[in-house]
This record gives sequence, C-alpha cells and structure tokens, in this order.
Amino acid sequence: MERKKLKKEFYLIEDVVEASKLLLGKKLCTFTDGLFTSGIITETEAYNGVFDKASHAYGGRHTPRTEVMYREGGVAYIYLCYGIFSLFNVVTNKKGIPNAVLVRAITPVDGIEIMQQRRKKLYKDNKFAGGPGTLSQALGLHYSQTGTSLRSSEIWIEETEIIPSKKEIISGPRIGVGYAGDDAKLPYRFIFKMD
DNA sequence: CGGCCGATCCACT
DNA sequence: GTGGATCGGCCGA
Repeated sequence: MERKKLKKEFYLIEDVVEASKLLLGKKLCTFTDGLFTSGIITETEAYNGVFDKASHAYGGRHTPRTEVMYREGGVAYIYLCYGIFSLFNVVTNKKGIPNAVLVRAITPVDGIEIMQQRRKKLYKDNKFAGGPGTLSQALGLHYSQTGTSLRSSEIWIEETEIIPSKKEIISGPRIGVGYAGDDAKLPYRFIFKMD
C-alpha cells in the first residue's frame, strides 16, 4: 500500500483555523500494539494558542503538560480528560506558537474489527469512534504518547483523494468550552459532511 | 500539600 | 435528559 504521509510543511501552517479545515478528509493512522488502524478525519476544532481562552496555552501559559504545544508543528498533543479519556490534538505552526487542532471524530477505515475490540473491552455498543475520547481508544492512543511525531511509525496522517468542498464543511461553536467567555462563541468547530 | 475540576462517555430513570 | 465515573494537572495556601 502506498503511503502518503503529510509533509512536514503541512504542520507549519500559520492559520490554525485553516489547518483544522485542511485536516478534514485526511486519514489518521496508528500502529500501536503491533496493529494497524486508521480512519478519515470528519470533525476538528481549532485552538488558537495564547489568544484563545479555551486553549490550555492561553496567555502564554507554560506547564509541563502544555510544553508540547510550543514545539514545532507536527507532533501529537494527547492529554487526559475527566480522568478517563485521552484526547488527541495535532500541534501546528512554528516553534514557540502553541496552536493545536483537536480531532473530534473519524470514520473508521482500516482495522475496524481491531477498533471494535478495543472498545468492546470496555463498552458494548458499536459506535466506536464518534467522539474525541472514543476515537483515541479505538486507535489505541494514550496520553502517555503525547509529544510523538506525526511522521513517526506509530502515529501519522496521510493524504487522501478526499477533498471536502466548502459546502461539505459545516462550522459552529466548539464543544464544552463555555468557560472561555467570548471565545466560546467562535466558529472554530468544523464538521465534514460526507454524502 | 489539599482540593477542585475538566476540550467526555455511557447507562440509566 | 442527566448524573456518576475517575485521576492528573493546576492553583492557592
């Protein structure tokens, strides 16, 4: 199978909103526990670094956890939410600018049975990658992998034939960021509606 | 050092 | 529609 990993330059985009839209339709792949799984990215959210009250790096905050966000674009920022879920983000922009794109949903492509099994261990339904917590679980991602390069053999993103048209991208306010004041209203959430 | 709470999900009443 | 699970990160003392 031909691999078309996104180039390093892709992750250096300076507009995180643009990066969020460009990631829609791309293929997120993982090779963890010796198993290959992947899915098409269908929902993302932009987090605009120091200017964004909803971002962990708002106001230029540096903590051990957020340090990866300041790295050069092209690494994974994975952190623990609610003590249970690992949420997967793509770090973008140049070194020193903590932009990140949260991947909220994928449509499973390769290794569907593996993903179902990973989910079935804990739950009994069939919806295994429709949310940010569940997609990480399905792909075998864990917050301990934060900082992993997206051009590694563990986690990477591939180019696809799918190029969403403007019509197919629906934007709206982000989820669960009510505490962010005015920034909570920004249309930084993008859904790729496939027909 | 202690306490609060989060970019969520699921099983219920 | 809603509350419980569950624990590391962060902040204040």
